[in-house]
Amino acid sequence: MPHDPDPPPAKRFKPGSPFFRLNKKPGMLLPRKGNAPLPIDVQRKHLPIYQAKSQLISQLRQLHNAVLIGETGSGKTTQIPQYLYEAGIGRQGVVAVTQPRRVAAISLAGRVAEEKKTQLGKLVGYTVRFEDVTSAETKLKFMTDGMLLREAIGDPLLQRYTVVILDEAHERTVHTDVLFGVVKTAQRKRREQNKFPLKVLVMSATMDVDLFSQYFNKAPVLYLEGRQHPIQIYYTKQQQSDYLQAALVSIFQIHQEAPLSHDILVFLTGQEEIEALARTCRDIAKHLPENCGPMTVIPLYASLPPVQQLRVFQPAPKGCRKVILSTNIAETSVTISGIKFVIDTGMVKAKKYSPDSGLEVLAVQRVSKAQAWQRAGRAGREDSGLCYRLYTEDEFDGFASMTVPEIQRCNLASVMLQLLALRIPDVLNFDFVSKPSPEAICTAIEQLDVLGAVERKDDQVTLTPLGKKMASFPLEPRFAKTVLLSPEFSCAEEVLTIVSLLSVDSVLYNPPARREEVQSVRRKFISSEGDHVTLLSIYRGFKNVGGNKEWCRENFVNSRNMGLVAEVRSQLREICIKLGMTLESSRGDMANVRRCLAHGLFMNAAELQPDGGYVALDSHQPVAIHPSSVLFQAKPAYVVFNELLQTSKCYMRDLCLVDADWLHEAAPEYFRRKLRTGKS
DNA sequence: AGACTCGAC
Repeated sequence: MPHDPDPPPAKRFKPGSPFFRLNKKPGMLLPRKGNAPLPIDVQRKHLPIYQAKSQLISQLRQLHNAVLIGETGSGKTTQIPQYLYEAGIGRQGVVAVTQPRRVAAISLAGRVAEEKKTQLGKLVGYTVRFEDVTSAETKLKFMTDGMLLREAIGDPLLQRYTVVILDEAHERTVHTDVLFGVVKTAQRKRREQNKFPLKVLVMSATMDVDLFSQYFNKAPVLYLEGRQHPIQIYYTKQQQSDYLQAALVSIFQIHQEAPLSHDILVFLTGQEEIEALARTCRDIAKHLPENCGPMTVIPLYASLPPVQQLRVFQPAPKGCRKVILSTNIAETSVTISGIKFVIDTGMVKAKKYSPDSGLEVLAVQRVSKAQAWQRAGRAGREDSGLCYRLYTEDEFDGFASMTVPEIQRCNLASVMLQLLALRIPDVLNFDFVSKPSPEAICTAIEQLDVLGAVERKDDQVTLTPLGKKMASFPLEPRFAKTVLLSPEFSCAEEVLTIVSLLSVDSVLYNPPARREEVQSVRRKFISSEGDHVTLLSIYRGFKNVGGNKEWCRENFVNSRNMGLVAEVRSQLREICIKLGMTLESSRGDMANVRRCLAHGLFMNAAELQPDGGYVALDSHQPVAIHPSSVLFQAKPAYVVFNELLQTSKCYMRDLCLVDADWLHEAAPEYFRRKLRTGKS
């Protein structure tokens, strides 16, 4: 370790308030590793929630709405659906339990089926995209919140359900937030129409549930004790100007002082930063004194191939410390056992949205208090833990208490299309838990208007026949429109592939350390017509070898995401067929494909300027070609792009070369208007 | 001249 003139931040930490107090009761602990596992019905009785079972049941029997706070490990999600069923509450229909993530819905259903000693898909089942493991017998149904939202389009009153449990509500995903309004409306309408009442339970892991309670007419709040171990929090005594340096010093401070079996989890902001810090850590670890012990450094972020992601679960060899450098993926999506230390930089990379420019900005920002607690909690899952916060307690006091709900940070075009498809009469005044700004709502409606999805009659907004078709696709409105236009250009098959490729995470794997290798391998797919055509030829290559994994590795293609593309494509294709569309291939005529993209994505067009830069035709702001684009070094006169992302500059991502004429023929009125405002 | 937080239908 290099000589450090200043005392390391870890030495400058002072103790803060403990997180949760340990509240052990005799006989209340789950078996630990090494103990013989208890029978599953005995395990159920050992959960903290079991003590409250009869009280809970009598409460839930009476209430139409309740908010449940359950700390981590309280067992609320697995037990409450079973308690309801066992008490005969809601048996006339189905109890739905929604989750923000697919894996959670699937694994929870598996766990509950096991506890009920039934086969998955009978009494207990799950529904997520591409997978429906339910039957006529299913009474307890775990599902993604997005899935319930889709179902609501066909059945706004949610008539199959007697109870809807909105779990992980504190995460405030767009889907959960929209569902709040959907279940509230369904509840009211069912009451008005004298239908079977709908019970709604909101479950949260954090205490800030006033908002939820208020939203449901001051619904009672029930508390459940959890089984979180105590976590000691330390703050820095002084502000840190360089959180990466502070993290580095803290890692090695802990490494020198703590037993090697204690793993460290560090929260950072992104891939590049993580890879760089990993390199630095490995370099330093090589030159440590012998009494220090070895260290294995494992990066963790979403775009890492699955094999490498799995490395975080492997225990380090005995006598070696495991240090995990992670994005916020480890806050909720990936749970790693055995973490003793959390180092929280207090920073996160997150999207912001400015409604007037319609621009999504990806920026490194401060976390919220709730997020900081969530991070700290990752240290106390099996045993007591420690969390080093690389900021002062005063700084922490200045953090926002909750993360701004996603619905206030994103483009609302999809949400508005969905609400309109749900036949909500007045979308402009929809009863959101947290209202997005009126500007954001108006911008979204205008975008839908320009796409021809809505019509306005004296303050009322309704879907056009085209809009209704668009809503039937699980796609952003502009992609849905592009698919619907594709038969006119005889290239539906190609457009389906392209849209599928764009609607999943990137299929391209770009390990920074092997950049030149990646570039040379990728050369054979690259098209001067842009990224869409390039992606199309990669997909063809993948199909030609039958999805061969070896081929994927050689070509730096993410095979998991590629597999997903194929699934999305066949789902979209089925919807097209149901709508009676003619699906043709353009047989290599890429001009038609690009023309179709121009017609669907005309709102995302940019024009080359005499100075060599670009200007977005919609907002008239200067934009640049993202370095990841195959057109990065080219200077096409006109392009359409997938999205704008502001990082160090305002970048266009995923570009397609187009003719100016195509844009004008796509939306003559729109461009006449844009050119006028552009000149003035 | 230079880059990609996390999810989901």
